[in-house]
Amino acid sequence: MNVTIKDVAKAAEVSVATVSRVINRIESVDEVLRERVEQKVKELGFKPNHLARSLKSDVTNTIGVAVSNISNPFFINVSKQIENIIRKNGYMMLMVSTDSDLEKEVDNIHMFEAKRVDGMIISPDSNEIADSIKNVNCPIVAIDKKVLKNICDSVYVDKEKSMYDIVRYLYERGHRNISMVTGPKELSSNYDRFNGYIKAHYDCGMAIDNSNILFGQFDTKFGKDAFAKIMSKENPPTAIISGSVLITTGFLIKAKSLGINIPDDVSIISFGSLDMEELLDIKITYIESLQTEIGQIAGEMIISRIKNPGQPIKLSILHAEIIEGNSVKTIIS
Amino acid sequence: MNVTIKDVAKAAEVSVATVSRVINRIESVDEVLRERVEQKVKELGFKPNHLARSLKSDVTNTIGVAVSNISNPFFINVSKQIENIIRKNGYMMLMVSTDSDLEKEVDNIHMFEAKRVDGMIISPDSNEIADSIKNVNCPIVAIDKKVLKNICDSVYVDKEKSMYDIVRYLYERGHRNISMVTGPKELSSNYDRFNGYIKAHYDCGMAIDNSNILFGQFDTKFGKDAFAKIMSKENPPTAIISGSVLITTGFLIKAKSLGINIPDDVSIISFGSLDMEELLDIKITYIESLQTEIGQIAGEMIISRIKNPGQPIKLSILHAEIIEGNSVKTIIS
DNA sequence: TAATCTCGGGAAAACGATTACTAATAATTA
DNA sequence: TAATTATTAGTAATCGTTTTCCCGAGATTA
Repeated sequence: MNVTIKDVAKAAEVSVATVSRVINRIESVDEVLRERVEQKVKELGFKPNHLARSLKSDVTNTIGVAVSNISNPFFINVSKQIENIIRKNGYMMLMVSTDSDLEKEVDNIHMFEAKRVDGMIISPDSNEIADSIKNVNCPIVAIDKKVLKNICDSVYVDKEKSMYDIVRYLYERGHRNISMVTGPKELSSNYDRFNGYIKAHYDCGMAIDNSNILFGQFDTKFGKDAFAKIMSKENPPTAIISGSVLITTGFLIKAKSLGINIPDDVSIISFGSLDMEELLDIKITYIESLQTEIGQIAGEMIISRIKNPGQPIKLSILHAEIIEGNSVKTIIS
Repeated sequence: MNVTIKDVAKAAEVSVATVSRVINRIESVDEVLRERVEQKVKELGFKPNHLARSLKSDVTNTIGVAVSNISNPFFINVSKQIENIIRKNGYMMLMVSTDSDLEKEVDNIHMFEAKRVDGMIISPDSNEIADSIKNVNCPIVAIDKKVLKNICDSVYVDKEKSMYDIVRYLYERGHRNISMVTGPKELSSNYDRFNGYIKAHYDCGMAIDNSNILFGQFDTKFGKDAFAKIMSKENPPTAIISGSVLITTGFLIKAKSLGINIPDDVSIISFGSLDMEELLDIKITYIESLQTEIGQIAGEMIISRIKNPGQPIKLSILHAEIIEGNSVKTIIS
């Protein structure tokens, strides 16, 4: 069905080796033959079969990218950057969504191996995946999570540090009753947030009220529900920290419908900023999520490691700044 | 380096054929041998090389997806659906962004062919691509554009019809001075919008003011600039139609900063709805973009055609409804 | 017992490229 | 002129699978 190199060779009355040399731009081919071959390539519409080529050369020019959740704006922006960088370097992106399911994560890695990708970028949701990683023999870059930092190149924001900074930020502004609302407890990044929260409370000498800590989903619905639940407590917090943009969005929607004013009734601070901020009456104070940077660095890391497999493990721990809006009130006591 | 089927065969003291039969779950293998092989597969960590497999079988379980612009929320939502559907059918997504550049579009198609994808989903920005399509011998589904409707399976919203409906909708509410702001003139979908705009004006007996028609980019910045330009005209329109969500966002931002009230000072109607509508004071009247439907149908179409290549060309022209918000004022004259 | 039939498993030919090796010719040198 | 070298193109092995074909052994039948 498809035109092969043999067909071209026959048509141009040369050997397949010569055709191969022509399409791979190897110099030592007579001008006459070269033109005859190029002519036939065009005429027959020959497209070299990359499967065969890759089988022989062990290079696929493909990078596997497995993100936790393709619906999450965070990963969308990250993959956008990745695609951009790797395309410039001649690679294509083989993309899958793992839905934060360990089994799927492992499956995908096997799939990527089977397809002989030249490298993969993954966002490992738990460290159980470490074992599967170890005997993969192609470069791997882990994004957004620190669990693999000793095993492979990683780029992430230290969520524990971020959360710690946020709690201290609120503490300094007089808050003593602070809630945190974030995604599933099982995700390592939420565990990190939790640790930062605890540590900051300890360092600031604040007691911890367990009902102030809510784990759930990274989505708007959970944001709404959690906000309602938290605010209807006997003794509601003066500030709530949201673990993601979608949760923050949920907060705002619920606050609006309940007539709760931000920051007068409760302060809000968010991991990541809202897209259409300019349209809202409020500017949310947030800690940067650095999606662009993560995507870009991940792309560069994988390319760099493919080119130079022997180099030592690279770690890029990004520092996120708190960007002040007007969603946090300073409490004068 | 990698463990091959030969290594397994040697270790299990059987032929490669038997190993192949075991890993492909072909029944006719003795229980004893099967277990011996499975044992060795696990022990050696054998992962079948899909390149070799695909080379032989001509099946890659991969679908190439080329979108105009990976940054555009429209395509993000579409690809999300596509990924979802094809994953359920055992396919992976090879994804690229074409930036609406014809040359890149063609290159990508060649690349997909070279990689022997089992099918591709593309969003053709002009009909010049038709020629390149014709001698591709794998299934193709075109999304969001009608230019290939006679050549391959297509799913799209008829933008001409949508625009026509919108203009009539505005006309019926008393508007006689209507502006349209959309993306690049070169994109077929904008040409369609233009045609619908013209036709509706003609049918309604309205004159056309060329300064009311602005082509530019599908982004927020252009939305802002265009809004400012249009509204500073001698004789500004009573309604503006936005060709995309990003442009609409730009309108709203600029309106806010200029102190222009919607819909009192000018009505707005948009192709596609804003994400965080619940947070805004205004509910934009929009015509559905049907991203979810397009993605889903595209996924199903490609799977269906792969399974049944001979079937006649399928066309899915979606009808988009106008969803009323409160951004359009009825003018009593 | 001999002939036929089943059935499991091995040998080897594909799939479509790349490339090391080799042979033939032309060019250079002694 | 003969010997050596450089250069170009062809032959065939190879990458790691799948799968066709065939063989041999055990089961069945006459």
